[in-house]
Amino acid sequence: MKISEKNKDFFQSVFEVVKLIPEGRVTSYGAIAKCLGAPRSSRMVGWAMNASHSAKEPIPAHRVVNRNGLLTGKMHFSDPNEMQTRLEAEGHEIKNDQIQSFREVFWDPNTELEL
DNA sequence: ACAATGACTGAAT
DNA sequence: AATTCAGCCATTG
Repeated sequence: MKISEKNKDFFQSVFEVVKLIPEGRVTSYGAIAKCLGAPRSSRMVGWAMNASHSAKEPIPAHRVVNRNGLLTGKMHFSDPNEMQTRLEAEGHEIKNDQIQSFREVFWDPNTELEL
């Protein structure tokens, strides 16, 4: 699959935001999408994460979960278990593929980054 | 070009 | 409070 130049920029923006996520913090697709000015394109953010594998730079996609704190995209990683393991390594508590105290570790680029 | 899919979200039941 | 439905937007068949 090929990515148009136009969308590549969108992907790049997503990657930058994701890379800006502080360690021990997580965010949601919608938050990122909103930060990019496309609050309705949360799905595209997730799609961008899928493309993160093609990115030359390491994208901490494991810090990006849905607004429920659920690791919906863990299966898209090289090793699904790796996502949870990595999150736990950063001090998160995962239960049933869901981040406990998600609200405490949530990092909103719009607020924290104060765009 | 049309229809279907998806790492989502918000509203309705 | 939990489950279901519909809307969104880009990619793919």
